[in-house]
Order: sequence, then structure tokens, then C-alpha cells
Amino acid sequence: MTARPRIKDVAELAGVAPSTVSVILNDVPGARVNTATRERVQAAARELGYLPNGLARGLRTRRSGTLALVSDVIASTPYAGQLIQGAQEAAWEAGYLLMLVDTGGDEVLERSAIRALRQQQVAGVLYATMFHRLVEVPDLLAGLPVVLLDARSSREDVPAVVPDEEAGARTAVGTLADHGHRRIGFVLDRNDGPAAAGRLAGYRAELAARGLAWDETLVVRAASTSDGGQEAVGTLLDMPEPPTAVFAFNDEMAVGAYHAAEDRGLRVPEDLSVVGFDDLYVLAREMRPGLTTVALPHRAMGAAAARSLLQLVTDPTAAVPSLQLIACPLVRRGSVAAAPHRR
Amino acid sequence: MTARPRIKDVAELAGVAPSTVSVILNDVPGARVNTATRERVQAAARELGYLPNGLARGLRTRRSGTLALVSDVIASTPYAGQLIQGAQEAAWEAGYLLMLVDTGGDEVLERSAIRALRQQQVAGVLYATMFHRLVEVPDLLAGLPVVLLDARSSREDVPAVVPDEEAGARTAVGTLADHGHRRIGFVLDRNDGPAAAGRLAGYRAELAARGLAWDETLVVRAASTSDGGQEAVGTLLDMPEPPTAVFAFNDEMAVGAYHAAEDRGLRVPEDLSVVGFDDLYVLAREMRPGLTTVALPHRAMGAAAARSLLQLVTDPTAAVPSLQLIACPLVRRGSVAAAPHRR
DNA sequence: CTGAAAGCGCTTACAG
DNA sequence: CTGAAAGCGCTTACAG
Repeated sequence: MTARPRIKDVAELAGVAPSTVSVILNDVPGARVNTATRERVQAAARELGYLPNGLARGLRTRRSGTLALVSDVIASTPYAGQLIQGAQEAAWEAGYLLMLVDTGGDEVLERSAIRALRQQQVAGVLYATMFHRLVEVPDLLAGLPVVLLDARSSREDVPAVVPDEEAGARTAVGTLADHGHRRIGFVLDRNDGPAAAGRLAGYRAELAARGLAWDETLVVRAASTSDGGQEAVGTLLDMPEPPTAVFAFNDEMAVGAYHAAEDRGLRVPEDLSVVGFDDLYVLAREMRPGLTTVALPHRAMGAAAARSLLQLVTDPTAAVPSLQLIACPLVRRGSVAAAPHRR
Repeated sequence: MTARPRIKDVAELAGVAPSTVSVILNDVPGARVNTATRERVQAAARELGYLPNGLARGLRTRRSGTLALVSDVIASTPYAGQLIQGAQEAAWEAGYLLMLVDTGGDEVLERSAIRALRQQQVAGVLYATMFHRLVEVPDLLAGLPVVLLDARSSREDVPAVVPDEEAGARTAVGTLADHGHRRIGFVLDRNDGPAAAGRLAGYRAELAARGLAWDETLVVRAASTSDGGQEAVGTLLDMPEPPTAVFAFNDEMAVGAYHAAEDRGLRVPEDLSVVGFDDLYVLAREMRPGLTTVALPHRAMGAAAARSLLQLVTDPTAAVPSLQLIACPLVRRGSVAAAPHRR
């Protein structure tokens, strides 16, 4: 196998200077070149299969053409692929390559990873968490364009891209109200985070918008697992005047709602309508009936964050929104029906 | 903000030449340096927060310190994260950074992505598919160390890392046999691929090893979805002498098995034992009863492939196994019970 | 319109 | 034990 050709080889083959090759291959704006030599150079490059060395170019131009995605735990959710794909595609469209590092939440590893990334001269970094939460932006990232992905920080100066939890919750509750439900329960995670807070706010807001009374006994907290959901929805169902519908903080709690209904001989959706949140891959689709739920827009978030980052990379003073809320669409399946008549 | 320090700055601060700084910071083996100057240089580097420029270093040493993972469709499965994480961690442990590109199965995009990656001087590439299948290794990859991840090619010279489908199927059938089942059905995908072929082979092999008769009517093909599984298991259950246990090609078909049983008033596992394949995130765990299934070792595969690649990168003549079969462990949950007595 | 020169920031023989 | 020089492969002013 022969060594990879360098610009010098192309130049020699075409009978011009390397600098001329560079100007031609890079289509330097405002550079007038003879059509004949241009063609000669292009032919030579093609013949040799010439690919400019990106490291040399990056060194010279001070632009590496790479972005990084650093995340806490890539593998922990089935959405990782979507998030990454969205970011990678947007990067690619702008001619950038994406480097990935997963720190597993380990701060020491995070520090050395960021150092390694800086050494590689990444143009900017996407700092992502695998579920919407609050983070501190590491000091080591200072001076580099950064955007937060599915995460927020207390710092106003670093743009964040997160799901619009509140609006998502409103569409969930809204569809239930559209079906005539007046008593709608909400089961949510015990831990407060941006997701729980946002979804609760949306629940309240939509209730208010619909003129439905706020009833504190209708919201119950539990672990955000199917067992937690089962327990929480169980207490809702055992109330003297139980809700006819339940909005669950996430799809796993929604699974629990199905179980709680089943335990009491109630059918979903005839006796109890259920809406979840997340659109957890396969699960929501495979439930019986299929779970109507609010999807987390991971791919769109990844793409939006990468685009904002790219703007910052191109122009550090660019006015990118400090917070982007990405819409969470409702995925209608079979778990919502008209409210049963009061017995 | 002040410009990033270069090696020259460190050298000046320490009062030595840049080459000395380089030797010290890189701990060049067999280089004797005065302890005092070593300390002076290290202090200077620390004070300045010096990080060597990876592009310059890579240009000079001809080692970029990066690997690439190119895949067809990252986002399509919930395992993507595991696969990527395994590869990334192994790369990181060896001091390499991982670049990721998802081609969405688009060959044109794939070609330009590989070109871009080559320009960036990646040391090697992991060529991955999101489910075990046959691929053709792109010519453009020629001359670069490559290992196939969750994929195989007809070319013997490119190492592949795939799940041990056959052994996985054997443990599935084995656990069923251990529970006293003698008539074990197998429902599988209509399309033949390495996964279907391997799992079928494992089914047959284990039956033989257990001295159980091969009964062709016990294996039925359908779409590899829950509907397909329901249909296929339905025909099994409606046989004159139905199986007491079913091994499903994947977890979605196993879901169908649950449905088929339910449709007939049969309980899992009392009346029908079920074992799936994949350990599909959340689904398998959330079924009732929890689905006993064979897990796909995505993380281990990612790590194994990256390690093989790294060996090749370090020494192109290294003897890495041309095929690595990664074990698929059985995850025991609640869908297997002792075979019911013959009525 | 094209070429020669300098330089991006390192590392690596090679002197001394 | 340390420094000066060359060079990795490009691009970018600057001449001509």
C-alpha cells in the first residue's frame, strides 16, 4: 500500500505550487484562477485520491472542525441514541464531526475528559444529562462555547435546551379534559426536579384554563416506577370520589396505573383513562391498550442544541436564546376514552 | 481572556527550550533530566494551565488519538447507548477519543462521512450496525484498521464482534428443559439473518443435547413483533398437543406469547413458560410476570470491538480474533415455571 | 493568475 | 543533561 498523498504530490502532478492547490481545492473566495490550471489540479487531486490532512489544516486555521458531546450517563436511557443522533446530524450538516464522551457522572473522569477534548481543540461542547436536571457547568469549560442539553444550570450565560415540560403536561391534561374528564388525578415523582416541577405546573395551569377545580387530594407522589404508580393510583382509585382519569409523571408510573386499575377490576380506558409522559420506547406502544403519552423530543433537542452551539462557535457574540423549550408532542394511542357517566 | 499558552510560553517561564519542555511533559522514556529543571517545567506548565495542542502533536507524531464509530442507525434501538458507551469507555481507557457518525443507512452520506473521518486522521474505525446483520465493508475504509460491531461481513480479514446467538438460545432452551419442559416451541422471525439462524441453531442443538425430539411443527415463523408473536404462539397453542413452553426470537414476540396465552385463558408461567431474547429495556422488566430473557451484551460488544481495534491500531499485524462471540446472559425473571403435568 | 515564504504548535533526532 | 534545527501538512498574506 502506498502512502497517502500530500498536497505537495498533487502540486507536482499538476505542475503548480502547493499554495495554488490549496487555493483551488478550498475554493478560496475572491481568488481568480485559470480554468485550465483549476481543472488540472482537480484532476490531479482526484487521480491521487487526495484528502487534505485535517490536523494540519486545523493547526493552521485554528479550526478543528469538531464538536464534543459530554454527558453523564449515555447508556442509562433508551433515548440516548435519539439525543446523540440529533446532535450528530446537526453537526454534520455544518461540516463538523462529533466526539463523544460519557463520564458516568464521575467528576474526576469528567475533568480529564474535558482536558482531552480541549487538547483536541474541539470548537465547542454540548453538555448533556440523560434526564432533565440542574447541573453546574464545570469551570474547565470556561472560554469554550457550551450549550446545555436536557439540563439547566443556575448560570444565565450558558444556553440550555430542554423539553417544554409544562406545555407537554398541558396537552396531556387537555386531551383528558377534551374527553369530558373533570376529575383528573396526577401521580408524580417524589423528588422535585425540573421535570416534576414543570409537569405539575402544567397540570395546574391546564386545570385552571379549563375551569376545573384544583383538588390537592388528586395529586399524589410516589416513586417514579411502575410500583410507585400502582400504589399512588391505587390511593386515588380508593378515594370516595375517585378520578376518572390519571395523568402520570412518566410511562412507568402509567404502567402502574394500569395495574392499579386491573387490581380493582377496572378497565383502561373504559373506566379509567391514562396519559403518560416520555413515550418510552416499545413499552408505551406495547401496553394494552397502547399508552397515550407525551413524547420527549430527544432528537429535536439534540439538533437544536447543536445548532445553537454552532452559532456560538461561528460567532461567540451571537444572540442564541438562553433557554430553548422544545415541544413535547402528544402520541395518541388507546388509553384515553370519554369520561364514564357518574354512577 | 488571555490566549491559551503554548509550549514556548512554558519554556520561557521555566527558562528552558521548548524541546526540553516537550521531553519532560511527555516523560520521554530513557531521557535523563535534572530533577530541578523537571520540577521547574512542571510548575510552569501547571501555573500556565498548559495543555498541549493535540492537532499539532497529532500532525507531528502522525497519531491523532481518535477512533471513530460509524453506524447505520444509532437511534433506532434503545441499546445504542450501551453499544456506544462500551466502545467509548474502552477507547478512553487507552487514551483515545471517539468520534461518532450515524449514516442513517445512506451510502452517499456514509462515503462522505468516512472521508471526513479519514481527513481527521482517525486511527481506526468501528463499523457498527444496530442489529446483528451482514454488511459489506466500504472500500473507502481500505488501509484503515476496521472492526465490525454487531455485524459480520463475507470478508475474513476484518474482525467482527457479535453476540453469541447460538449459545444464548441454548441457555434459553436449557432453562426451560431444566424446568421439566419436553415440548418447547420456538417462534421466530420470518427473515433469515445471523440472529434468526443462530438462535434456531441453538434451539436445535440444545434440544438434541437434552435428548428431546425435534418436531418441526413446533417452530413457527411470523413477523418479529408482538402481533407476530401472538399469532405464531397462537397456532402453537391450538395444536392438538401444544408445547408447555415457548422460546421467542425476541422480547416483542414474547409479548405476543403472553397475549396468545391470555386470549386462551392460559396463565404465564403456570400454564405456559416463556423465554424471550434481547432483554429489551424496561419492556422485559415491566411485563407481568417479568419476562425471563436472554440479554444482548451491547456494552460488552462495544468494549470488545474497541479493544480489538486498538490492538490493530497499535500493531496492524496483531493477531486479533477474526470473530468474537460475546456471551448473552440469561436474565431470570418470572416467566418460567415447572412444566405442568400432562392432563 | 501563480509562487515563495512564513508559520500554526508540536516532537524528534542530533549536537554539544 | 539541554538546546537548535528540521519538519509534520497545511493556509495565508505577500510578491511579482
